[in-house]
Formats: sequence, C-alpha cells, structure tokens
Amino acid sequence: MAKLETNINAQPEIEALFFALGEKQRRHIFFSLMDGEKTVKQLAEPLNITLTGLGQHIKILEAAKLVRTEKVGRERICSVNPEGLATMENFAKLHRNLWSSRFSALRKIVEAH
Amino acid sequence: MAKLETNINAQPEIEALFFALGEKQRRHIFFSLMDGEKTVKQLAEPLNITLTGLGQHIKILEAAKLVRTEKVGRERICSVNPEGLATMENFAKLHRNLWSSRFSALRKIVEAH
DNA sequence: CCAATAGTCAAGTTTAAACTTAACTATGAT
DNA sequence: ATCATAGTTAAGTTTAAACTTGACTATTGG
Repeated sequence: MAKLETNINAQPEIEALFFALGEKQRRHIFFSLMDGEKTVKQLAEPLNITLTGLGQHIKILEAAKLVRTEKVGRERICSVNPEGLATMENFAKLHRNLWSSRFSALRKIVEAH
Repeated sequence: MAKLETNINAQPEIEALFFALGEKQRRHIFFSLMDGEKTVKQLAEPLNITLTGLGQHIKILEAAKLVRTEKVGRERICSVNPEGLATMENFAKLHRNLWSSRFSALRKIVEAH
C-alpha cells in the first residue's frame, strides 16, 4: 500500500493561504472586506499604513485567492474572493478526517493487545 | 439593526491558529505529526533545527490547539490536537456563509435597479 | 490645461520573530 | 556512580518580511 500523501502543505495553494492569513494586518484587511468592497485608500486609512504597504498586502492576499481586485479608473476596488475560504474549509475537513481515521486505526491496534 | 460582529479575528483562538500555521516550519511539524506521534528530537532532526528552536515552535502550536504534548520520562511526546482543525473548519464555514449571504443581499439590491 | 488624487515601482530601513548558544535539570543506561 | 540523552531556560544573534521613502504614471475634477 502506497504511503498516503499528507503533506498537502507542499501545495503552493495552501502555502499561500496560510502565509497570507498568518499576518495580523492582512487578517484585518480580509475581515474589513467581509463588510463590503473597498478601495486601497479606504483600507489603508484605519490601519495607519502607507498605500504602498497596503498594496503589498493586497498582492499577497490576491495570490492566496482570499481577495480579488479590479482597477476602476484611478482606484483599485478590493473585495473578498470566496475561493480562499473554500480551500481552507476543504483543507480542514480533509485533515480532520485523515487524522480521525488514523486515530481510530491506532485505537484498534492498541485494543487488540 | 446592530452591526454584525465579523471581526471574529479578534478572538485570540483564531489569532493563535493562523499565527501558528503562518510559518513554514510549523506547518511541516504539524503535517509530520499527522502521520503519528513523535518526540521533540524526532521532529527536530529532519528540519535541521536545534531542540530549543523546535521546542519554541511546539509551544506556539500547543497554544493554537493544533498539537498536544505529554512528558514521558525524559521525552516529550507530541501529537495532533484535533481541536485546532475543528476551529478552522468552523471558522471557514461561518465566514463563507456570512460572505455569501451578504453577497446575495447585494445582488438583490443591484437587480432591483 | 493644471492641480489634486489614487496607485505603483524600485530601493532601502526597521522590526518582529525565528533561530542559536551556553548553562542547566531530569531521566535513563551501563 | 557516572556518562549520555532529552529537554528547558534566559539571553543574544540573525534573518525574513513588514514597512517607508521618493520618484513616477494614470485618472479625475475644477
């Protein structure tokens, strides 16, 4: 029987997702967008950060598919991309199932002795 | 109508979870434990890191309820704590639902015009 | 057309957090 | 009893990544 590939972590999709949400400011940005779309300017103001700094966070959130953006005139409109959260939910589900099936397999072995 | 509290992020539970998995080495440690429990030594070796360094990661993973540990003799046995993944799954589910309900509410407003 | 606004890019600085060292404790093996 | 192994603690170093600056482009409003 082939060894199950648990290191889903190797997937760049998952890497990008956890890296993006691993930072406090980016979590703030993401949650702020949950309330509705905003421009880079609108996101930057309450965080006390430069437009450049905010733009860098947005790129990382976009790469993680947590945020989508669209240039409208001279503004960039940012909104939630549901794909990231879906990926996260699937990831958590899959690994909880993997873990519990292994755990119960282990219990059987222990109980047999 | 009171403003819905979307900043679940303020919850230290969620903060700890994303902070913990935001780091590559800690993701490796976590996935490694998915295959079965290991000592601090066993975890440190393949990562080319000191025992001290590994111990620091383990504390962070424990705080996030992703890992549990138990001191057995002179060794510390580390294993997956399913609570962290459960929290993550609930988080992703909740926010996907929140987002999609807001999104469809927005669609209705737009369509009405 | 001109000034203000919104954002971007390349390059550098700053800071948080990852990591190490060295000294120590506790357990296990011979 | 003593030596090796496993881990811990406090303190310091290193590094990755967050952040800024200054110069630039593109859009918009007067």
